[in-house]
Amino acid sequence: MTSAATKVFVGMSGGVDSSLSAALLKEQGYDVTGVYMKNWSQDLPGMKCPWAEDLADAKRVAVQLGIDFKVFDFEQEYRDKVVQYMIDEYTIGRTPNPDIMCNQEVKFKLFLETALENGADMIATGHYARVDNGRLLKAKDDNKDQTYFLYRVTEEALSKTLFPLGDFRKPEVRQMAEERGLTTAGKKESMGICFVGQVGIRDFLSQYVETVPGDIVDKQSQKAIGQHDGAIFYTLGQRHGLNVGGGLPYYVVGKDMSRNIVYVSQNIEDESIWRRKVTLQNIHWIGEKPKDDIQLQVRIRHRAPLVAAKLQDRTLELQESQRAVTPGQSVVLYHGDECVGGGIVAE
RNA sequence: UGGGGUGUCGCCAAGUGGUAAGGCACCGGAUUUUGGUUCCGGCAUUCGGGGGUUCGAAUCCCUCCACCCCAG
Repeated sequence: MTSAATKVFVGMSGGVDSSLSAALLKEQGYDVTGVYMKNWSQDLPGMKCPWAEDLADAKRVAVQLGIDFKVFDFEQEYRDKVVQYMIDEYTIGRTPNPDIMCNQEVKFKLFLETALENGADMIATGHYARVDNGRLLKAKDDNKDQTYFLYRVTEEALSKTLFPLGDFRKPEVRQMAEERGLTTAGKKESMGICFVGQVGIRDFLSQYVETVPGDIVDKQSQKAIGQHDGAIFYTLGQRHGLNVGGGLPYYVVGKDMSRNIVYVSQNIEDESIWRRKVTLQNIHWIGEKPKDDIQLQVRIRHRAPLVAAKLQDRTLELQESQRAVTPGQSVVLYHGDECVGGGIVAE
């Protein structure tokens, strides 16, 4: 199928990346339709939800490019699949990654399905990643690579996906957006939970979860040295927001949800935040599962350096111990440039 | 009640006559499509109170107050 005959629905968030993606696809001759996914529109304390603005920006770019434009309303599903998951995880003391869930459930599933139903042949997004025959590859721009957030996408979805920015570096993207006069060219990098915007996780969770104050206990002395306003707000390795000080910085080294205690330590070497063995759950492979014992490289968090590791069954053995490997967070596995899958840190 | 010790930013903590280091916390910013991390900047006209000595004191003297420890 030639590109002219290929109908591509591009997810347009109103940011520079997806704007340029749409522009590039159009230039490449695809039959492009821009789609704004409305996943969240609620205002939150201290922050107005930017959805209306984002939608306006996306629409503006679509008009500018002369492409069709649609809005898909996924609020209900986003709430059920992403927000609820996030709340559930936090409630039991874990630290989830909602954006990975968003990609798995919404962008590369619901959006893809809906696009296909609406006549699309493929979808595209502004992610920095590359696809080759249903395989997910790291972006050319190592600094912006977003495959970490995409490891739970299926091979089928990837085979119908285009990532127009995968071969570009961020500064080039910005420049190309400017050259094309895209109105979103100068827009700031979006941060925070995808679609929800710049809200503190704390404020967000407070809306949905009842929390009870409890003790912050120094693991070394076993003494309560402060109070927290809800253990769910704290995560392994965290330093700020504890309101306890004196001497060296305190880091969160553990939580006891049943007793509502947050454990902290001034010992940076504390064994409970340095790990070499990690047990994974909900492992997902994009293609076939690689053979046991194969040398992989893993990423413990977005933008973390890759570490060599081997996976045996569900146990990952890292070559170097990693700091703050946190239950609920994802470990993503790479084989060379290929992102082969990953799993979620258990316990 | 005797004897000893201590009292510097919310917390740790330098500073013993020359005009208040540093760290933590906190606040602001940068970085980052999760949480978190990291980075940069801000943060005591004032040293428990009151007197005094001195050109000049957190630093010396007097006195009061508070807390701690050891004796009883």
